[in-house]
Parts: sequence; C-alpha cells; structure tokens
Amino acid sequence: MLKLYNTLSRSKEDFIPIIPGKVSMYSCGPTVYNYQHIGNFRTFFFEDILYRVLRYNGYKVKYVMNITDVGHLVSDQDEGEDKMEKSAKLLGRSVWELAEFYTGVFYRDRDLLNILPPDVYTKATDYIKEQIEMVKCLDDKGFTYKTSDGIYFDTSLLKDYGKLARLDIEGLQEGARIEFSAEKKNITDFALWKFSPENEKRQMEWESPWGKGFPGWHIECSAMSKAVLGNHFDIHCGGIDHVPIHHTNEIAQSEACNGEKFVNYWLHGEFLDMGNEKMSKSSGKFVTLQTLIDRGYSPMDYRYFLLTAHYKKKQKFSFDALDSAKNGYNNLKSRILAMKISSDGIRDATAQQREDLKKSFIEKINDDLNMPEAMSVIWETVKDSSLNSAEKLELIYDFDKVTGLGLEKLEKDSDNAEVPDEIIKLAESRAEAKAKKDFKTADEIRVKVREMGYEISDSKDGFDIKKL
RNA sequence: GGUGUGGUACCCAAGUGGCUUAAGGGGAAAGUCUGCAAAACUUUUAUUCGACAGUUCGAAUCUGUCCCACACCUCCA
Repeated sequence: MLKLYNTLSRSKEDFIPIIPGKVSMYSCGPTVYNYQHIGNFRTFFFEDILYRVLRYNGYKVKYVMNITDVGHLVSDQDEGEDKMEKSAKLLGRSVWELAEFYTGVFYRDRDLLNILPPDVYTKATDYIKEQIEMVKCLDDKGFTYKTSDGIYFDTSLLKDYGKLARLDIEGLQEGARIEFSAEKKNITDFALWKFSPENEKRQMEWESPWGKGFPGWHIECSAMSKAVLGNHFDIHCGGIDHVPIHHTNEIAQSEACNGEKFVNYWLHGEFLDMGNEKMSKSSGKFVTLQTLIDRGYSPMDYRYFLLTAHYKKKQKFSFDALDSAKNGYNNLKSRILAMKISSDGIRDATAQQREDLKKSFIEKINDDLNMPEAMSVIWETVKDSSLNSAEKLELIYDFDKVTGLGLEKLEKDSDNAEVPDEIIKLAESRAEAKAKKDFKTADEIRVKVREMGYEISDSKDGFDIKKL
C-alpha cells in the first residue's frame, strides 16, 4: 500500500485514487523568465520520484506540468511588475523569445538529471481562453470585485479559505509588511485578471470581458488542471512555498467555481538549504545545474545527492556534501560495472532472498517516498554475499526504474581513448622498468605521470591509466 | 510580533514507543592482496540521539521547561 503525506490533513495517508488503477497528477512547473536553479530542480526531482513510484506501483498516471510564461508578478500577492516582462526588458528581448529560451534550458537540464517529462506540458499562454472562462465563472457566482487595476477574488466569501495552509488570517494582518493595496477588501484577496497599464503597451496582453489585460498567476493552474484533468483529481504537488498563497488560492478559485472538491492529495517538496548562499531568483545569484557542471560534477551526481535525503526535509547543500554524493555514486557505478562482466545465471535457490530485498525496497518507496531508505536497500543488495552478480543486477535494474540513476545503461568509460600517446609510452617504459625489478625508476615514472594528470595502476594483465 | 520546522557520529542522512545493544553513503583507520601503491575485498568507526526533568515495564521516538539554528508571514521550488 502506497502511503503519501498529505499537506491537507498534515498526515500520512493511504493513497486511494479516484479511479482504481489510474492517477491524475498536476505539478506546478517552472516560471520561465530565468534559469531554474538547483533548488527548483530538487522539487522537480521529487515530483519525478513520485511519478516513478506511482508507475512502479502499476498505476496508469496522467501527469501534467505547467510552464508559466506569463502573469507571474514579482510578488505572489499581485504587487509589482510581471516577472516575464521585467526580465525581457532587462535583456532587450521579447517576452516570447525569453520564454522559449528558458523553457529550452529547462528541458535540457531536466533530461540531464534524468527527470522524466510529464505526459502533458501546459503553457499558460496556450490556455488564456480557459483562464478567462474560469474568471467569468467566478464573476458569475459573485466571488469577484473590480478595482482600478484588476478583477479580484474576495476570499472572505469562503469560510474555509486557507484550509491547506491553516492560515491564521488575523495573525497575517498583524505581521504583514507588504504594501497593502488599499482597494483590496481583504489582505488575502488576489487578482484573477490584471488590466494592462494605460500608459504602457505590454508585450503579452489579451482581450477579455473586463478589458485588455493578462491573467493573474494563480488562475492558470486552476484553469489548466481543469482543462486537462477535470474538476477533481488525485494529486497536486509543488514546492513547500506554494502552500500559503499559490495553492491556497488555487483551491479557493477551483472549489468556488466548480462547486466540488479540487484535489485529494497535496504533496510539497521542501527547500534545498543553501546555507549562506541565498537562492532566490530575484537576487540574481543562484547555483544552476550548469554551475555544477562547470565545477566538474555530472548532473547525475546531483541526482544521487538528492536521493540521499527525504523530500519533506530541508537538505543541506554544500560542495562537500555534493562531493560525498559524487564519490558514493562513482563507487556504486564501479561496482555495477564490475558485476556486468560476470556471466552468472539466476538461481532458484536465492528466490527467497531476492524476494525479501524487493519487498523491502517497495516498502521504503511506498512509505511516503523514503528514498534514503531505498538507497540503503540498493547498497544492501550490492553487498549481499548470498547473491551472485546476475541476481543483484536484476534487482538493481528494477529498483533503478524508481531511482533513475541510469545503472542499466551504464558502460565502461572509454577513458583510455583519451590518454595521450606520451602517457601511454611512459606507462610502457614503467612496465619495462618493473619487469627488470627497477622499482625506483618505475615509481619515479608513476609520480611523473601523476603530475601530468594521469594515474597508472597495475592490473593483472599489465596496467590501467586513469585521468585524474 | 505571529507561525512553523529542525537539532542524530568528522560530514551528509534514515529511523518517531519494544524488530534498532540507532539504516545507508562519504570520510578516516586497520588487515588481505601488492616490490610499493592504486583498485578490490574484509573489518573498525554514536552504550548514544541539543540540555535537564518527567510519563512508561521500556524513549532518539511521548510530555514539560530551557538552550541553539533555520524558515515563513516581502520574493523564492
């Protein structure tokens, strides 16, 4: 039985889909006005694990992710400039070009991290009509009011507003530091449709029953999930930061308009803790996947790193921690490679042991996606002395459908091809010296080669050269 | 001011009442192997879970108090 932690109930629940055997799932994707940083990818990774675990459990999953290419203001509370327009202005490009560019980078990074694409990507600008219709629906039902800058949702009309975040509305007002729009009736009210500024031509704007403008950020997820998955679906996920505002508002809009429960299970991924390194995009300073690549890490090192912590807990990022993940991943890979050489067969006699390991793995992933424990089962499998290589590999390849470390496709690095002739010659002369028992010369050559960036190591049939 | 989360070995990180005399990885150390190394293999590395009280037959896990760190209530995945 798959158990998932539901933010709505603040507890781990048995997962029971609306339609047996099928799962409908929506996750809040990237806002493509800038690069995604490694913190963003922690969330996309968590969603990938969720998707994989659902599929591993045999569910037929319809997974939708949105691409926000319009309307996400600098503040979630609908203050400030549109992030897309602001960023475009800064770079002197059109917002459309910008969105396309950053979407492309997002896809590339996603693939490098072996994150599976969803079944459907929905771009906010492709669903303007649906968003307008939803605002109209709310308007018709009397949930809206108009101010000088847009159509707003009146949150005081819902008695359970804020149930997801368990908001203490009174407390919010007391501690609020935001510039409170005087025209807003309640601090928690938010824009459904924003009017284009009169003195300014926006690059992205559309006609609507309320005049030229653009949709508020929250409405896109409500409208697009409705369009693709219907009024009521199984799982909605995203980053933990979306609980108090974005997801709270999605629930308000969707339930007010549709008149039925919106989502059964809300799952939220915790943040990556960068220590002193602030990761907010607005500060302009953040670590991207490319930063890691430039520093000599493979994107998959980062994936392995993410697998070592539970998604609901803050994970401390540091280059030391990433180093240890990289080493761990390398060790795992070399063990797998060593096993691949073997020509063992699967034995009936070990069926029980293999069954036990598999059961244990499933138990871990189904316990609210406990990947650190699942990784521990993988290591147990690797080190199990009662199983032969073929048996271990069969299990590990199966487990890797969830972990996504690319272990089945793993091939021995063709490092030797890149070793310069000069180094090979030195290695050969070292072998000669060794044969003559001239160990002093042999050691000198090894040191010299090491200084040149290569490591010579002896093997049964001669030597190996590895780039350092 | 309000709200919330967390403090587990040198580092990362599971575990939330007995199966754990606390997973797993990294690191470190020792041994086997080796001319010596490297790799590989084997072994070791928290009687202890921020502190102090308490509940219990039994607690890292529950309760209370305190200390510390962080996050959110602006933006952020």
